[in-house]
Amino acid sequence: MKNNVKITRVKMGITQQQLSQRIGVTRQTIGLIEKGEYNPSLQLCVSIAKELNKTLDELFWEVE
Amino acid sequence: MKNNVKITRVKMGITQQQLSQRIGVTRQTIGLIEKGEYNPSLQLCVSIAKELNKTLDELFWEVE
DNA sequence: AATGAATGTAATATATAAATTGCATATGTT
DNA sequence: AACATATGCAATTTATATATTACATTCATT
Repeated sequence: MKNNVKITRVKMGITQQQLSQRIGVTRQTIGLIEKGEYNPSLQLCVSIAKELNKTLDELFWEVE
Repeated sequence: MKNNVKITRVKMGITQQQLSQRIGVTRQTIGLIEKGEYNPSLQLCVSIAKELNKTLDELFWEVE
């Protein structure tokens, strides 16, 4: 599940730690999602998108 | 997790059974997702969207 | 060189998505 | 009325997302 989470988060200037805390998951979960070897739940995807000011499509739709 | 799956599927004229078979999940899983009391995985959301010729945002982003 | 912050990663435990089976109901068709 | 199709729903099982804990590595800073 490749996605644009990492590039978006870095551009925003926040750490995995900060993003995970704002969303309410662990840093490891964010790390695994960014790595792309993960199949997160829809709710989590929505939480990430809102925190990064993006939509689902921008982060997760037909990436690469 | 309210969404537009049911209305889109019905408009398309296919049954839960047909959609589930094309995607490779059970009819019950589709039923629960349509009901909105479910938190499906990203992969499954993508599969549904492609089968219904929609994007993630159209089916799952800020519905209602 | 030493320290701390950010990240990668791995093992195990827990929560929950999804499968499986089964039955009920509603609706249409013969 | 009998039958078939589509859907709702509930109980149990299985697979996997996520938490927890822990340690290693990289890089910037002092």
